[in-house]
Amino acid sequence: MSAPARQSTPKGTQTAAKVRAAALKLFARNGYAAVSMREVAQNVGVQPGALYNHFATKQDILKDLMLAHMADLISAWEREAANKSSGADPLDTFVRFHIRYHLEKRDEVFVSYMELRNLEPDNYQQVGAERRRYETILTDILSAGAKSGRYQVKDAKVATRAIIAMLTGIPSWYQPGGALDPTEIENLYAALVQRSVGSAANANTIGERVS
Amino acid sequence: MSAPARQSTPKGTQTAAKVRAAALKLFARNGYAAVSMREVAQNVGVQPGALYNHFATKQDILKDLMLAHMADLISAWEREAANKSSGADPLDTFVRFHIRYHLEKRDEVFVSYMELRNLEPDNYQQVGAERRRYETILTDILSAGAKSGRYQVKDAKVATRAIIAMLTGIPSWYQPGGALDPTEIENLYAALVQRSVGSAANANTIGERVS
DNA sequence: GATAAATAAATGAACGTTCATTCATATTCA
DNA sequence: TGAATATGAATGAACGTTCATTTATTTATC
Repeated sequence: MSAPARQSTPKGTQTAAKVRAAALKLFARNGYAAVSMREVAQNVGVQPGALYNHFATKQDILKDLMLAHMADLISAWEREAANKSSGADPLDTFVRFHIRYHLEKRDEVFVSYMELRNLEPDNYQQVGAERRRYETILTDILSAGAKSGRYQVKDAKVATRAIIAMLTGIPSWYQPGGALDPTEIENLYAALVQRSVGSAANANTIGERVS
Repeated sequence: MSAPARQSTPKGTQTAAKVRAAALKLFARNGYAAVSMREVAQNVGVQPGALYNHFATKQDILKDLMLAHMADLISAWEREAANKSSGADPLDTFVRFHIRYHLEKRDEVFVSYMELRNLEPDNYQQVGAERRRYETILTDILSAGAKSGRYQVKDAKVATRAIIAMLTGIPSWYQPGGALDPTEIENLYAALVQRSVGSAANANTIGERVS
């Protein structure tokens, strides 16, 4: 009898995915340098040597995680931007997207900006390029808004860095079940950002719309 | 003839200071976990064993650096606040102080917030307490401003974290000799912060005062 | 002020452990 | 049968730390 279509084993990727998941969790919790391949293997439920059937080196796991994160972040934004009605304020859309994404993928985000220094030069370049690609999204929004007179931004690049730093700091203190839920955080930060770029009317609207 | 006052050897602290300086530089550049005691010793110009005459463990060096940084940061603020005329806007004073200090002591700052995870629990507690003490300074400024109606801040604690994250991100992209000098950065960020808390009039004044 | 005793700091080799990675062999699966 | 994957032991290097010993410096004594 033909095998009962047991889900057709999606590729040899099954164990590699477990390795990624275990490494991500451990790197996020203890830092890349402090995590041993033995620990990763134990979390996967396998002997250390088996890891090398899926990744050539420990560094390759880190590179894989970081590049995958950047690709996912950028494509998630592209979906978000495509689905938004053209009437929505793009800065508001971006801020809320960034916060939501960063609170959903805490480990990926944390590893991706804490472990930059542990990337070998070549991998560092690659990740840095993706990072700049993402930041350019916000810079373009701010530049367009400044040109149209909607925002008062003297230097769109500086404002980009300021806003991204502000938003990216959120996961470092956010606790699920804490005093603020993600939507409240979105509202507070959206108001702060709108005002910071001189869009006061918008800030009030947005700041209140949840009350 | 009496020895020519050869500077009276200021204490046994001389080498310990060199250890601190070397460890700070190396931890900032490569990360605590990636730096070996042998590297530190080599940078001091001494054999590895000699380090243990000054610090009991590698962890003790990190703890020492981080606590010293927090103490220095807080006492620098206290001097700053004491010397300011009472007419100055306290938020503006704080923002400019924070930026200036963080650009001057880049290594200390970088180590102090990147290596938190490498502190053993007891040391982590101590450093965390100092950190909260510093953040409270800004929270108090914002709360007072909100009460007086000068600022529109819905949640002073959230605004504190947002502003500090925004400012603390500066050293990660600032380059001495780059397009912006520290004073220009101060001005741009002071404007962003003032506006973010709804103090628009102030933002304009400050944003322009350098042009 | 010289000399001896006491203290502090540095040496250089070694300790036991852990690290990332390799590899011959076995197992699993298509 | 052949290819992919896992095992488990081994490799050599690097790690933080220790320690008996030597070298410098400070303190006490005359």
